[in-house]
Amino acid sequence: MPKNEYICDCQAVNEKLVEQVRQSMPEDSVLSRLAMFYKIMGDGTRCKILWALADNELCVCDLARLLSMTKSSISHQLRLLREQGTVRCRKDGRAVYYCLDDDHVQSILQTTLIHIRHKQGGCHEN
Amino acid sequence: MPKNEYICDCQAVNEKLVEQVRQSMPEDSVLSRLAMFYKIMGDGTRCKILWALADNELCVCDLARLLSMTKSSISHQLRLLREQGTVRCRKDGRAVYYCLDDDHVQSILQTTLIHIRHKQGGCHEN
DNA sequence: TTGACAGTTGAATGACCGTTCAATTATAAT
DNA sequence: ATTATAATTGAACGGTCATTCAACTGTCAA
Repeated sequence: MPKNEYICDCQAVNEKLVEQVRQSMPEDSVLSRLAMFYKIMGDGTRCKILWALADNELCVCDLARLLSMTKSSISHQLRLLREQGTVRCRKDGRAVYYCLDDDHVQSILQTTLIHIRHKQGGCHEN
Repeated sequence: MPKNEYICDCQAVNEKLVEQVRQSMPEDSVLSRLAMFYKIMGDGTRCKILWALADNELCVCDLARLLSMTKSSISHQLRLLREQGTVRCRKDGRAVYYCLDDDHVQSILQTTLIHIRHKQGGCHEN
């Protein structure tokens, strides 16, 4: 009566190692926030918005023009980015200007860009 | 007859600035790869897999046990990670051991973790 | 105060995606 | 050879999510 059956469909498990790895991982709440952060970044439109704001503060109209999209669509995406604290906004008359909330975001974007460019030239055996 | 109408539903556009920002952005192909990379990272299961592999090489059974999921589900996710070059695998008998493909990934995970932890303590006015 | 427009919002639609399930391949042991 | 099982795969199901559309708010100008 393998107790493994109660948890997953596997027998070939290195129990000790699994336990060690479990200890080394960030707690669940942190992991969900991490996944959520990446999920928000993981959309073409939002990525473009972030890279645009990395260069300059822009209003919704500017972004709509830049990406050839409607204000509504841009606004919906900005709301997600805002709720997660990735971008910040400032009102000026009728316009609302957006910018990146802090330097971490820019740093993450840069690091990932380097990774992407590195992979591009690399070899993919699998 | 505003030519703006042909592109988006905006009039209040800083044309010069938009053009400048457009020049500063990475090319479209790079941006899609970036978004795709984040999208792959942006799932709870895959995030956990990556953090586990950041500590140790593990086989599919180990991962299934660690996350209390089926081998099938884990395998599907590993395929995505493999196709993107985020993880690498090595066969040993019946088992297949997975590890992170390079140090960039670990560095990106760490940087993002710091960002998350920083945000947690910070203030969220919006 | 009326019209124009920047921006937001909620509902609806259609596409995408994670998990499950069943079937299959490959390897090891008897 | 036969059995057991690690791992992969494809189809299907159900939920999630980006965009669209229409309605609305707030601000500026005449």
